[in-house]
Amino acid sequence: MTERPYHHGHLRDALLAEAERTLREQGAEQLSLRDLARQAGVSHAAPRRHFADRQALLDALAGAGFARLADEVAAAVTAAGPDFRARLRATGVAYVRFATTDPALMELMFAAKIAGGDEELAAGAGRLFITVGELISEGQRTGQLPAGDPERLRLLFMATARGIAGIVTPGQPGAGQADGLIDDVVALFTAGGR
Amino acid sequence: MTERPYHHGHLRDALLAEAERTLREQGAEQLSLRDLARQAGVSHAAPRRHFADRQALLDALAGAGFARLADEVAAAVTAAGPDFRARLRATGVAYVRFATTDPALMELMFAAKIAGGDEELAAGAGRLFITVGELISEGQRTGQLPAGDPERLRLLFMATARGIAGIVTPGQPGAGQADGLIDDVVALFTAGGR
DNA sequence: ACCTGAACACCGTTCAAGT
DNA sequence: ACCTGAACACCGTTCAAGT
Repeated sequence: MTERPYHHGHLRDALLAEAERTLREQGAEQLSLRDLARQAGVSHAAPRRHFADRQALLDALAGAGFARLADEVAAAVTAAGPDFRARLRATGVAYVRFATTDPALMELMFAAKIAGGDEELAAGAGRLFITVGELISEGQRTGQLPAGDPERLRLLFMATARGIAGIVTPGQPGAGQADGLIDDVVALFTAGGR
Repeated sequence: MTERPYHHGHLRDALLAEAERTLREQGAEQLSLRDLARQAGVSHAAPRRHFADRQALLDALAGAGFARLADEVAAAVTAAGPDFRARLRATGVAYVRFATTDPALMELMFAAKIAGGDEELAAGAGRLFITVGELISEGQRTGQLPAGDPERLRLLFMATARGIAGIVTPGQPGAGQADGLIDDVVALFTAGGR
């Protein structure tokens, strides 16, 4: 290996990748800019060029998290096939799986100040909203979800899925039952249709 | 006013009260043991006698929060009168009101490691579980909620209410619609009954 | 344009000592 | 039993200076 060059080259990405790992393994509390800098082999002041402050790094993580969850939901919906209830269930299960794998990131995302904050964060959250929103509209179009304001129904479904995903954190009573609760939610939502 | 005595007398309570206020006004991030000690007029090491570390203080806050939410839910259910749907709605609205008044505390409570952690925390959470659990059982007894495992239905309702309460934080899209979403939840849950 | 090094004002936690 | 004061090992943030 050669000497580390003065310019890191991928510092922003390196910091984000390491931060994501620390967040997953240790939680948000343990996330320190100085520590990330140390692990990237740069001075403690270097991250400042890429993140205005600690909150900016957290917002970037949340934004990337939303984008990833949107992708995973979209993939799960596609993989679930044409049956609407299966597609709705797949969405909920994708939430739960995400929260299981990355509880601290999930918390960060849904506690983040989305409106009027970081641009990347709003964009990531927007992608998730649109992805879920399309599915909700599909259900209403085919009569498998109750009629009414689609935005409101989307909001209700996302809040519910997030609430269920919230119980998978270790130390929460009822973790492990989350997938079953998603089944119940799908039954409740689709029972009101047609 | 006399000289401050060497022994504070109510230090634990004073720290908790001040911490609750700071949590409400500034969020959990801003909560510092040294700052609380300063505001109580004691040395920075004094809180150690009452809270083993910062996390212990946060757990105590979460425990008290759960106890208070349980009280507020119980009061709201009573005030709602005999109609079951009104009682269920009152429970959800109490969640939303609590989250509106104290978003940071709500987050702290539901992110807290309930099992195997602080005793007071588990006790407070337990009170809320029991309070909501009794209402759910009532609804099943009177046929206004779907039959099935009451623990599971309680878990589902609490997760849903928590998810909806989670959107009232400023910066979340859809805050302000929370009470309406509670109405929708009540309709969904009770539609499955009898 | 990107990074360093020193400096400032904080933290949480520990522990011998005081009342 | 409860609190103090000094000490230790950290933070985030700022800024002149270096490459």
